[in-house]
This record gives sequence, structure tokens and C-alpha cells, in this order.
Amino acid sequence: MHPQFETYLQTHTNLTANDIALVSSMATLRVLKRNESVLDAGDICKHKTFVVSGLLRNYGASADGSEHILRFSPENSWTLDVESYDKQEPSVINISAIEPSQVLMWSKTDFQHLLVNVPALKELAEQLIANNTYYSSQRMLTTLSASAEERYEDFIQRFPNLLARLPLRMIAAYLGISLKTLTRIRHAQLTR
Amino acid sequence: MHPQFETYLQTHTNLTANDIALVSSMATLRVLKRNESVLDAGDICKHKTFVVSGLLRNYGASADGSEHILRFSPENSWTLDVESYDKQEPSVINISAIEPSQVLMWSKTDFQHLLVNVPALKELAEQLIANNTYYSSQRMLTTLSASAEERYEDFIQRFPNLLARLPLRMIAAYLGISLKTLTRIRHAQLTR
DNA sequence: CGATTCTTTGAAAACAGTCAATCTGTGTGG
DNA sequence: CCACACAGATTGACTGTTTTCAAAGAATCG
Repeated sequence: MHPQFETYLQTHTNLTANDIALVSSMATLRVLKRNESVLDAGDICKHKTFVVSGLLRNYGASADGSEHILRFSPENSWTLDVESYDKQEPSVINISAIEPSQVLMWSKTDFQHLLVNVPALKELAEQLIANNTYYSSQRMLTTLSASAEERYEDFIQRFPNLLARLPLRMIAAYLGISLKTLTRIRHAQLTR
Repeated sequence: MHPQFETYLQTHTNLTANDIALVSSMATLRVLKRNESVLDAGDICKHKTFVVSGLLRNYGASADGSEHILRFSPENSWTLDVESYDKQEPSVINISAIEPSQVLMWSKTDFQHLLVNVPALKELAEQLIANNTYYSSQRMLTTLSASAEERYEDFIQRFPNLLARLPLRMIAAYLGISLKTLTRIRHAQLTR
């Protein structure tokens, strides 16, 4: 049905072939153009989303139009706004495609049924939550303790594969620095 | 056995009196002096900890001796280093008492048994994880998008009760600014 | 190819950090 | 009960970093 996603489940979980088919069968494929959004601030996050191909970002937009990026979601990762999804309240963030992308989406009720009926899926969900918790904490500590340049270094260590796919202004929006500062850091590194 | 903790469970969960007694009976009380630590960087986090009274902080220490605070844990809250606890790997952070405190501790194996035997406790644990996730995301967005002064305002809105109990240098270490900058902000506010 | 987005750069201004000295309040031991 | 020590907070002068604004050049999308 959705071969890339089924391969992902095969390699990342213990789901049986039957379960994989079941989970996969409940998904809806959506094709996204560059800059197309799957969630706008103010709307309620109604789906779990798996990125089959492409690249998405979660970001908050300030009144002055500036963006602040919470996470990037490349192929083979999941995305949503957890708080809005859990509580079914309006989101404060946006999710949209950086590259043309394909995503699979499950409604909350469908996914809840799957979690109940497929225990190994629940395990995967818990693992993803845990990884997110670990990374949030690490990122917060890095943000508090490291200089702009150190954070940039950390970023390219951690996401080497994203580097070439992202406009620099988005890296800056993720690191919490201005584009100017990022340019300066990169220039400084060339001279070493 | 531990009346404050039992009251906490009564008001925050659906646990039966029996379950409350069971959970409470597995806890060890520890009395902490000011600055005494319950976890040092490099050690493995072996316990879940509930703060009965007092105030603790989770922080990372840099090579130059500066501190960066990830969270404060006042009475009636839980604390640990999740990643170290889950994986039983050395922690990169420290947890120690800001005020003289009393904490209850459960070993990981004991607590895992409780989670299996007391479903309502598992629900509580999941709720705490979810709340932590929501807050981490909000804090990250605030850190990326707000000025030092706005973050300070946000802090006093969110933790009005902690304000008087914390040295300013710790508020600065939480906000990611220098003590000097915090002093400036507070001075600026007086003149309004 | 044309239009849009992205990146770099410079100059000036705003902001935050360091260092060192001073001041304040708290509390402990003699 | 006092005095001293100590941790915390403030201040000034200075330095360093980051942002803002504007302009121009480069790259990329459709």
C-alpha cells in the first residue's frame, strides 16, 4: 500500500506483516508542494503525520513575521503538534513543507484504535516520545550553555544530512540567531 | 507512612487507598541539606524522586564553572534525569537542593513493578511526561523568540511562587542570561 | 528566462558579557 | 548579643557580540 512506510515499520518495529498492513491501510497519502502547510497556528492538530519523502518544519511565527523553528522532519520521521493533538486545542505553531513532500496521515481516532489493537505500535510511539524528551533536554542545555558558533557546530554534527537541504535562514531560525550572525560564523570557519 | 505524598496522590490520581499505601510503602525518605545533591554528572540516575518539601534544581555545569538550569522542582513535584534513568547510562546533569528538602525515592526496579501493578500510577506517569513535553516545547519557543526581558516576564508569570525562593543568579541561569543582564532588566522595570 | 528567494556585506546601533569593587542582608560561632 | 564571614546583589567602565537596515549579487524555482 505504502511501501516506504512499510519498510520503515519492518526495520524499526516488531510489527507482524498483518499489523503492518493494518496500520498502513488506515493512512491517507497527501502530496505537499514546497511551502504547503499541514497545520496552521490557530487550527487544531487532527492527525499524526509520517513523512514518506521530503522535509517539513515545525515553527512558531512572531508578529513581526520572523520564524522560530522547533524541529525539522525529514523522510522516515513523524510530526505533529503534540499539545494540540492531545488536547484538541488550537495550535500555536505551524507545520509546513520545506521541500515537495509526501506524507501519510492518520486521524486521531483511527490512530488510537491502532494503538490499542497493535501493542508493538504503542511501543514505537513510546520510544519516539522518549527520544523526543531526551533531545529536547539536550537541546535546551546546549541552547543555554553554548555560543552561537558552538551551537552551529553541534547542529552540523547532529544533522549532517540536512545541512545541504536547508536554506541558511532556517538554520538560523532553528539556532535562535540572526542570518547575519550565521553568515559571519560560517565565514570565520573558512579562514581556519 | 508519608502523609504529604499520600495527600498528593489522593488529589492528583485515582489510586485506591490500598494502592496509595503500597506505592508509599516502597519509598525511602531522604533529608537533604542546602546544596546537597541527589545526582552528580557522571553518575547513573537510579531513582525516581518526589519532592515532599523544599526545592531542587536540575542543571548542567560548564567547564568554566557556570551553571545552566533545566528545571526547578518544588514540593509536590517529581524529578530525575530521564535519559540516564531510562538507559541506565551516566548522566550529564546534576540534581541538587536549593533549600533544605525532603524527598522520597524509589529504585527503578521497584518503581517498574509499581507501574505494572498499579495502572493508575502508570496514567499519572504518562500525564507527567506529557506535561513535560508540552512545557519543553513552549520553553524552547519562548527561548528562541523572546527577548531576555520578555523571558523574565514569562518566568514570573509562570512561576510566581518560586520568585522569592530563588537567588537571582539561578533565575539568570534558567533564562540563559548573565546575572548582570537580569539586574539591568529588573532595574529597568522599577522605573516604569 | 523571468521572478522570486536566498546570501553576503557594510556601517551603525543596541544589547549582553566580563571584571572588579562595593553594598546588603543573613546567620553562625564565640 | 555582637562581630565577622559569607553568599547574594548591584554598579560602573569597558569590551565584545549580535542585531538592524539597506543594498547588491547569486542562486534557484517554476
